[in-house]
Amino acid sequence: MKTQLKKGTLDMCVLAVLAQADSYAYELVSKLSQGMDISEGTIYPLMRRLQNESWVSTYLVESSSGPSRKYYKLTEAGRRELATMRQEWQEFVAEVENVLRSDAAAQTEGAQQ
Amino acid sequence: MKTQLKKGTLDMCVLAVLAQADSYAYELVSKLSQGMDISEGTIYPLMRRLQNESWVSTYLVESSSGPSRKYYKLTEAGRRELATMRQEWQEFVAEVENVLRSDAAAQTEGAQQ
DNA sequence: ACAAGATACCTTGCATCGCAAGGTATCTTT
DNA sequence: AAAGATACCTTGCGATGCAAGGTATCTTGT
Repeated sequence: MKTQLKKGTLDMCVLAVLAQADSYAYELVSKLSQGMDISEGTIYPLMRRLQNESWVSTYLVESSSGPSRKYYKLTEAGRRELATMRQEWQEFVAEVENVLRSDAAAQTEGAQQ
Repeated sequence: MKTQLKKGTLDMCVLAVLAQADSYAYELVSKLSQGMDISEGTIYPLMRRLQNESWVSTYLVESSSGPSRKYYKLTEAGRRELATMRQEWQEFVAEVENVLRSDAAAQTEGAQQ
């Protein structure tokens, strides 16, 4: 998957996943790797950023199948930020689609509906 | 507009605009700045990259209202690349929306359908 | 003629972010 | 005791967008 496209969306994706249920970094990687393809080298600095912005809080939970897990929980500010990001994302996509649509006439040759 | 979100999409946008009609960098900035908000410091290195990839070719045209314009024209390879980028973009957006959709239940409070 | 402003080109340096590669510690299984 | 999975983390690199600054051309006002 194209690396550059992900820039700025992964934090939103992580917040969206956390909006469902608390999780820990290692699990977030496996959850998001089905489709989004995110790696550990990405997630840990990212989680640190989310924490620095106070969008998530953390707590430790001992595991019976390995070392303790650092769980992340969405804060109220994080929930609000997620809503903002969603909006910005939708506006951004709309804008790109708009630019792409202007090309519609020159595109009738491909395998498109 | 969020800088990070644009990463990897501006080249596609430029190619899409050029698929309609040849243009020059300065004009591309003003065309895309309505909505996408792209700056000169971005466009010139970007055009150089597109040219290095042989996705565009150039030709000079004298202007009656200023210095000569360096026009960019989409090549066949550029047209194919644009099609590929479109596909990757659509797949990427679908994937992000998919992650965001999983959050739907936790989102019934906002102004959403 | 000359100053000012628009048009049009370009480069440099910075900040951000995703990622591969590498490292550590814990727990289970063999 | 060794091996593998789980789970944490950091370092350094590459790619990209942008502000800031620079140059040259052409038109317009005075």
